[in-house]
Amino acid sequence: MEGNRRSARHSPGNVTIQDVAARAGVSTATVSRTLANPEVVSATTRERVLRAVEATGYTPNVAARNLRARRSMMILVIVPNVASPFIAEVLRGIDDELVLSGYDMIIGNLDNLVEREARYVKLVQSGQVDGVMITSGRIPGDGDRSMADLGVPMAAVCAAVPGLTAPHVTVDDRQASIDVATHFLEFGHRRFGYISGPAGNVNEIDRYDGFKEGLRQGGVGAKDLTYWPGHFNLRAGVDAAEDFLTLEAPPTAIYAACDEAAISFMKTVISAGRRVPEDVSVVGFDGIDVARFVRPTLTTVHQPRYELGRTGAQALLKAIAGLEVEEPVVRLAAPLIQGASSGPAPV
Amino acid sequence: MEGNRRSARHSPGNVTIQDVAARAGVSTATVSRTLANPEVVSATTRERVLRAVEATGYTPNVAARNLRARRSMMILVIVPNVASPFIAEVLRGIDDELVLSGYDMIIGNLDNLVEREARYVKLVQSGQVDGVMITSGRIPGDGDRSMADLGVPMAAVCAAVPGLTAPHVTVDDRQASIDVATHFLEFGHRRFGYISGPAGNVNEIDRYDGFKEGLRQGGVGAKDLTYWPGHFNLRAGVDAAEDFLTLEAPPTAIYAACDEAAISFMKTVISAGRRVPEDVSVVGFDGIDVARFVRPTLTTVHQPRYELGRTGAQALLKAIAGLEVEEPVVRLAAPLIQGASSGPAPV
DNA sequence: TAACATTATGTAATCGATTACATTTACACA
DNA sequence: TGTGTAAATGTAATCGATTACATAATGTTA
Repeated sequence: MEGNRRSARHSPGNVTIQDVAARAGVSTATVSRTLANPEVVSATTRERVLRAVEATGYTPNVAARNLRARRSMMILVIVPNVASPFIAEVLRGIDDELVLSGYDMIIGNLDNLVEREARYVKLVQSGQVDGVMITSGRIPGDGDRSMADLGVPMAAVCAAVPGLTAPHVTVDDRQASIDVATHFLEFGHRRFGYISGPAGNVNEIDRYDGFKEGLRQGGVGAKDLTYWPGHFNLRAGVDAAEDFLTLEAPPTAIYAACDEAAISFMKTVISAGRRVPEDVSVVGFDGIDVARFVRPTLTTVHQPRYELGRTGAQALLKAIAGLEVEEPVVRLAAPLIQGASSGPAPV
Repeated sequence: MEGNRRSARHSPGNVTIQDVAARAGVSTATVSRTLANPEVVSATTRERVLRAVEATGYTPNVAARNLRARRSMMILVIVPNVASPFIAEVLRGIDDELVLSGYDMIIGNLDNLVEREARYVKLVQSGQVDGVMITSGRIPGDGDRSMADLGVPMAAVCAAVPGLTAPHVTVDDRQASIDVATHFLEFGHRRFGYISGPAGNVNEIDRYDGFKEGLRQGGVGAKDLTYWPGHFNLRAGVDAAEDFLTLEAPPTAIYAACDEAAISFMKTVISAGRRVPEDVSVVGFDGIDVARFVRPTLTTVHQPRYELGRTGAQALLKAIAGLEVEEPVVRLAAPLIQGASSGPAPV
């Protein structure tokens, strides 16, 4: 004997299919069938079983069902940082899609720390999730194993993950960044600054490359581009601004790899007496909501965040269902939204 | 026969404790013991089992373990809206605490829709989570059942949930709002505006009540307080501002129930030619990161968001462990952070 | 009405790990 | 060498739902 079943645990565990079967005077198989395939049981039995279900308040135990069915109805969503306003809206899109198919979402928050990946590799390996959604731009791993080797269905959003042969839904960071460069060049700018995202991040690489490429097409070389290292956060803009303010002949056009950095850059240089966009133009990336409510309104590359999440989740669900994903790589449009933070170069 | 075990599913499910036992030439019980209580098996056997585990790459199936143990090591976190910058930081705190005890987090996103609660009542009832963290200010229910009747351990953060007898970790919204009123009164303001959160929300109620109370203490009555309905979002500030701009003798001090509304209010009235704080003072609530980077810097009630999450998670873990929670209600300090958006009343 | 096809239900194996209890083995001491 | 105790391992029940297969009940047709 291992202790009384009706003790300890909270109510959900209390009423089992056995209880319902006993009460209805049928076998557990019949109860199960009544709930899963009502049409195969006779009307009278069905009636009786449903009444017993009602009376007992029975809800199937999901651990048992999942053990049998070898699935969990859970999706692991790997995010670089839950606290980022960019990712939050992506999560909404993912969740809205998953709920339609009855899946729930486990958040794997890396907090920008690679060593946190190991925890989620283990989670996947122990069979706790049916699929993995990657928003972090890299395949999680733990020293030896990579999550890709575990054979679990995956999909990536927001960033093209190197080496991952799974559906991708992203924007074209590179092309969008070329557009930013063009935007600046059309306004006559000749000296540029770039506030970087985290080193090695695929989005960062594409954005920086694209920006350099766009400038190069306009005849601008490396010596007219100041690079400030940073991360996808507010701090990056402050750091860059502090350096910017010390320069003799500062850039007149600044491209930040994320809106937060652009916003904090603007704030810092304006507080120091510079004018945006008269003295310096600023463009961000992401199109977070608040970008429309800073002064001046931020010019930014608008990512369709909700759609990215939603479309990515659709792809993942297809992969889980074993369907061929007809479009393994989807690139959504990321238009440059003109705000008031960018304009003609000072004369 | 139900089909070959080695087929279909992805690798995690493939290698079971049986395989390890067979390879090591012992029983499954011994394998299990080696992993759970290494000291009870002999050194030689332990060695042999561990080698077999290594060779096969065995990871225990969590569904099976949970079924047996009657637990899931999952916590459901109910959030009103994943995309809110306020909640994101709370989630970080919760997650950081949970990870220490080996729990993972399922996000129950309500998207501010009451009807979405039913889904999570079901999730809890089916025994899929060991505890519930509520950040939405109300006990989720679905018509007849309330989640509180399910007997699952719960805790609430960010908002005191009416009718919930479970640990709470919040700030004192009411007192903080009295402080805001006092702040305005000391600056000589006599006409006030309040941008509301969602009707019925407990935080909203406390904030509005506190503000009115603070004003009353300063001899200000209802006729000098303009109320604008809204939600915890950017839209609310725009709507309020549009009405504000039509007023003959507009308030000179505006209190917004959330930072987003405060920020968008400022932006809108400044764009219309008003000056902040010379013409109108603005104070927000929450202390989201970006509040320090708008112009003027926002004066706001700073909630210790990360700490709220972290402390709340601690309380929940204690409740799950069956420990008495010595402090069922914890109120963290929420200081008013003076920014540049509030100042003396215009003369 | 006998023979057979349908339909409805029950029995028991199964998913994979854990653990109470039973059994075996090793070792100490008389 | 026999007995008793401790240590190590094995056997099988258990968690709760699902489902292949077996069996029983009902209906149909010649």
